[in-house]
Amino acid sequence: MASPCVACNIRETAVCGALAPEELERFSSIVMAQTFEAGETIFFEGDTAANLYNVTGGCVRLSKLLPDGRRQVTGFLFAGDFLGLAYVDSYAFTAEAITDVRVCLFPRGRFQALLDDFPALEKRLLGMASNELAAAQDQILLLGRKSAKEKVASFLLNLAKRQSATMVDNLLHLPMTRSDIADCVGLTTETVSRTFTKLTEERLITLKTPHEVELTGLGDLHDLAGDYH
Amino acid sequence: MASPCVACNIRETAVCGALAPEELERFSSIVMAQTFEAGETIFFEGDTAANLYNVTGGCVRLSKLLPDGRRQVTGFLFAGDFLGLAYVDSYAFTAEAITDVRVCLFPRGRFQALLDDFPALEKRLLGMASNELAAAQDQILLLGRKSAKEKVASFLLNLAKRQSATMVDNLLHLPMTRSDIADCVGLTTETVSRTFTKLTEERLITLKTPHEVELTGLGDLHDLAGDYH
DNA sequence: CGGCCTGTTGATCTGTTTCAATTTGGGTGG
DNA sequence: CCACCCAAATTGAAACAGATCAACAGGCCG
Repeated sequence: MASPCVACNIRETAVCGALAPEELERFSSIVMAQTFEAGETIFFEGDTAANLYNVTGGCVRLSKLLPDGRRQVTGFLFAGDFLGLAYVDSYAFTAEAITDVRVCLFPRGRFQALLDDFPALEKRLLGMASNELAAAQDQILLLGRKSAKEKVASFLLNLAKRQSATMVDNLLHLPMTRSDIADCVGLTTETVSRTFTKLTEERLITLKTPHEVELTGLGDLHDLAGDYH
Repeated sequence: MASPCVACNIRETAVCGALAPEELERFSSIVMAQTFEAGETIFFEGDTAANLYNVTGGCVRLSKLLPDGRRQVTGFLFAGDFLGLAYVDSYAFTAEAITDVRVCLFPRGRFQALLDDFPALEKRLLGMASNELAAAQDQILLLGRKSAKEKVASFLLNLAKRQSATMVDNLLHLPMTRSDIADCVGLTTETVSRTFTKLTEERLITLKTPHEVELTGLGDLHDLAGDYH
């Protein structure tokens, strides 16, 4: 029987894309499919980093807490995204399912053993880490130097870019709450909400529902976000 | 004649630490030592990522600009730090020498060829990328959720941690200007300066000179920074 | 000696937060 | 299927942290 990975529709974009079909056999032997319901925690910041994950469906929220409870959302993961690069023996953030989520789980030890045999896999990981590092620095620029309006515009465009494969008519789905967005871009829920209404008044976006945004005015949004074209 | 790398005093902490003495021979053949004077630019954001660097002396400032000139400093590099992990065909930030700087330069193409022959090197890079990713997320938490005082305290402690090997009597040297610090932690020069005086009044720090800080009150600083002990 | 850059301090202003009150909408049970 | 309930979202008013504008002090270099 062939490896189930062969039929995986996100294989191309995921880590596994680094492997030839015949190598997938060995690879899939260490994989375990797993599901989480909306609201479940996948792991906590500080937990021993025992597993790596590949998200195959749904949306995962990554976050860190300060001792007094202030929260920073460090990212959202979607199908195809890899989870577990940022660790120093223990996880650097908490990962929670904000919708029902499907993942492939790899025990770290066995995964690392695979790296020795498949250098292409290690190259892929390094490339992914490089991309994540660049993305993290964009987020650092956003948090350190952008205004509320610029932050929200950038946030929406980031999501849009990642959903571009499945997006139609510039209609963007926001699985997360306003408070998730706020904790991601360093604002409060109220400010995020107010900024959405301002952007609506200026016709840069249209809120179909609180979780469905149409990006009218893409050009202006990019200008606001400070993107170089 | 033996490779000059053999005698390098930061080899243990740098990328090259992944290599056995006999491998260093091959490694050092692609390395070029280079120096930059204070104020010189090593490369610009957007430049084709042609080289990788290992900082062997001095302090390098990494920064990104918004189209209107607002600046975000994404980090400072010191001896032993690696430069060039975060790229997507072109550099994601500008790198400038803020003191006289010494580096080892590796042409990217040849460096990547080495990776194929020395998997230990690739492992090392992946580990370093992991650490940088975790550090970037700490910075994201700082920028998104910490107050001015907390930001400055965290900044000082971060520097102290990285200089811990060479630091005596909790005396911390700050090679960068107030404005560099401000652009790093998302504040203005004025606020950074005022925060330094406040921390001084509260006896958490003592400014020997504007660029020499003694960290009295380490415990309180850690509490302020929100570090878990 | 003079000019300039860096740092510090003061006064005022403003974007965002905080506190508070509604409104909306999705999910559930009758 | 609808009414109810509660969390999420929106909106308004007031407060505040940090930014901005401005003046000045100190150190360094030409």
